[in-house]
Amino acid sequence: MSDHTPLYIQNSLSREKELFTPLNAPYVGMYVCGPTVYSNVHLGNVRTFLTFDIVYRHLSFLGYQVRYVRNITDVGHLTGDSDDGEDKIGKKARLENLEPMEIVQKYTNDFHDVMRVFNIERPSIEPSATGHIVEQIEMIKQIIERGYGYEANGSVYFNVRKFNEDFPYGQLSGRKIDDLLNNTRVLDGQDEKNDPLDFALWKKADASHLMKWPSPWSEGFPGWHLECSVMSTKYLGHAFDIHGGGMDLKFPHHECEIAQNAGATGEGNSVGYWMHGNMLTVNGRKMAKSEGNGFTPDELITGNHPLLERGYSPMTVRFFMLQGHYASTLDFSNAALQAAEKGLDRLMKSVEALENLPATSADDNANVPIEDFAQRCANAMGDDFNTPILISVLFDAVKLINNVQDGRTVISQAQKEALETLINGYFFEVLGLQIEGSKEGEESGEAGPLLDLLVQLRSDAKSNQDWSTADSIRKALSDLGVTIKDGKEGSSWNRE
RNA sequence: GGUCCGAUGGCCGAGUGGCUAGGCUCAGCUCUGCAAAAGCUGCUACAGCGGUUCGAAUCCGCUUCGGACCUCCA
Repeated sequence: MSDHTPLYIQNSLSREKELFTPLNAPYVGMYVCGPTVYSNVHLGNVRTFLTFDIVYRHLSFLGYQVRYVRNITDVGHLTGDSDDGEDKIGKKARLENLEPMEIVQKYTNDFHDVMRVFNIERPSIEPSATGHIVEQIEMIKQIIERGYGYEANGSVYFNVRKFNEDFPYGQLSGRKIDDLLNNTRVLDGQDEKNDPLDFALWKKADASHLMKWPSPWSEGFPGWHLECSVMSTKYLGHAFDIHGGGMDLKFPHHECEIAQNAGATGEGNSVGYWMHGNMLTVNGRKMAKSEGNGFTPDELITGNHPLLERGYSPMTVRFFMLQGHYASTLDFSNAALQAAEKGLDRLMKSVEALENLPATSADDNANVPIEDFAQRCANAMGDDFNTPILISVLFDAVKLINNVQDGRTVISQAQKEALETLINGYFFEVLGLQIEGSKEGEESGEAGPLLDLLVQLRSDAKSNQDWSTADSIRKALSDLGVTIKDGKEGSSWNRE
């Protein structure tokens, strides 16, 4: 690849940091479990998709050609804690008096809007469960043929105990089948199953069910875990490089996926690297709808939520999340958001200043360690996508840029260009940060020239040592949200 | 109850055997007409108790506290 710095990834399956070696470089196949589109996504969901956005961006940055598949779950996800629960989409459709596909469309649109606002890249393929009913039925047939599935009253279940005789079940989540048996609650509506550990591949639908399809077993719908097995196989093959998702999907969802894929093909887990993003917490507790501590991105931006002192911009939130490592829990708080906001502001101003940074034509006195910066950035991302370390290096670059701007350090034209390449690469491409707000001295419409005029009048007053006029102009502009800065090269203004 | 994870300075948050993480806050200083911005300096921490080691925030054991999963969840 374009970069020789090795990439290490923490593999959930081995619980170790492993050197990343794709099956078919320069191609990389990555599958990430997407949202169930029955309600608005909240900030915790955003964190997971941001995590894999970084993985996707960095792999692309390294020169890999990534096929990134992220699904939309639009059927099969049941409410409640038993397999008798209602389909989430179907339930919402009933409550809102809409066609199920209207629900799906509505919340898929919302999801896409949110992803755009946070500058999270689109996947290469975004398949939906309902678009792959035929393939899911086929995989169920394969599983039955291999003896790992059985039919009961028109539903089909996966025989976990039988599977465990041939393959290790529970490896990913570190569970033993006996422990699971001892600790599984006895739930209602499981009489069809041979064993409480078994999970549904196909569910027979009752008359009131809105979403159902014909199958060899009954008119019904696929089990939740099946879609990911089917769609990852269809678009990435049986064996592919990276499978990602939130930590809370490890068990049972991903464990079931592994079992289904192995059960259908007779080959064990064939995902190279399992990655799990950690949870966003509020006051130390996982953000979740059921906890009532979740808020939507829209509430976050407007500040219209009891937990929020005020609104925060999407880039502030993105930056805040990237200041923590994806594998650690991250605790949300207003103080932390405000700290991130200020830090990002300083970083952005520096990035903006880079373009017009004065550079010396000769290399004589310039001795800026750009190579060192580049290596430190590469090392940070190569160590399991350590964005906090990367950001700390970027802040060292901020210090350098400020020093050059204030004339304390000189930089050559070549070094400046190297630095610009570096910042463009890591700030914009890898971290996916964007400059927010209007740039210094720029304004749409007539305000810009008028502001320039006021600043000029104030400068004139200053040269006449008319401090009261100068200060009253500065105060008046400040009240309008425009900050004046006096530098060696004259005064400039900046709208907050 | 079972399994697993975590506890870092005023706050957030990296770091896994010796070497300054970083951001924010606070105080002082430089610059400046005054500010702002920027820079410099300071506040220098690893839950507690034992152990291993020349040396531990980092390894091992115990204790306390917190969290996640075990059921839908990013």
